[in-house]
Amino acid sequence: MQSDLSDFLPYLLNQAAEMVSLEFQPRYKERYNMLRTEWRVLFHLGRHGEMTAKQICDQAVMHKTKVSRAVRALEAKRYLSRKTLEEDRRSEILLLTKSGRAVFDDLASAARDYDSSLEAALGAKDMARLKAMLNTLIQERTDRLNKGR
Amino acid sequence: MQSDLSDFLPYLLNQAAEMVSLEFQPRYKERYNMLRTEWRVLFHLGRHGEMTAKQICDQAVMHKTKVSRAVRALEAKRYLSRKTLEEDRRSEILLLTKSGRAVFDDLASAARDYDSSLEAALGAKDMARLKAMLNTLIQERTDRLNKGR
DNA sequence: AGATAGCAGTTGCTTTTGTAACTAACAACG
DNA sequence: CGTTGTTAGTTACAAAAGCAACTGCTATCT
Repeated sequence: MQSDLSDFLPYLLNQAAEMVSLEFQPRYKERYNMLRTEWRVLFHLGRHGEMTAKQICDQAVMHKTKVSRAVRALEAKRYLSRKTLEEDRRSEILLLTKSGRAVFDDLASAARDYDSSLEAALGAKDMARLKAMLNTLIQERTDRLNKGR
Repeated sequence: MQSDLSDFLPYLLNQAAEMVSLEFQPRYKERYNMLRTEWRVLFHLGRHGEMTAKQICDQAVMHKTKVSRAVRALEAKRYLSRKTLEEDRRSEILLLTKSGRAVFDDLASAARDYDSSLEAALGAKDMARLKAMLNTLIQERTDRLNKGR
């Protein structure tokens, strides 16, 4: 009953991504009134510490205008602050504020819980394999992209 | 160099889905001036034959207004036609026209090619595993969703 | 039958996203 | 230096998506 559901990978990825995104959405939307883009930027900063908008664009595969607007919104919510990078005054270092960090901690914990529920559905071994494969795919495509310019 | 890229599944899925969608996009956009939603509806109809908009919504995890507008656009392009279902006059059966079928055939072939390029990157075995897991995930979440209403 | 509730699909309005053009800062080359 | 090209980030405008209210049809309950 699953093999007739098409075997076109982009399609499957889209569907799976859409479903889990919709399921997780309430966590950041209802409690903190955040958009998906904002959550992703917050997540990135929480994970990797200080970084510039450009780095987020590249690592998260997000368009720069999306990031720009998400950063502005997070700044308005006082979840992050900027400081101009002195050695290159075009760039801004972004970092979470205290309350931004608190929100991240809360949401990261919700994310872990949600991730666990997915793991329960798939089994720990498959979950690990799935993540590894997705990472491989992302890595490989990122390289391709960077080579081609 | 890949393990620091977060291990939150929704995040990985989103990233992977976004990348492959962007890569494949030119195929339907440049040649046929179609949107992603239109491509997905066309794809669905080509795969599964005649069906109603509601069925597409459910199977493809797409919002009904998205489907409604995609159907209208495809109809305007003469790629599909509708006929009212006589046993329930609220529903409409959607089916591809001859030219819609031709477009589907062309794009499906492009999709197969693209899929092969992904398979080359991952290896045939992993590709099969990946698809199987995604299908499991989708199936499981769909069931959950349907139970919860 | 008549009233009420529910569903398929559409439409108007608002929010979000994408595109392209822009500013300001840097870099390289004569 | 100064001109030309490039990069980080923003913004204005256009396209797409989401939400909620609507139409027209069907089902149920009394």
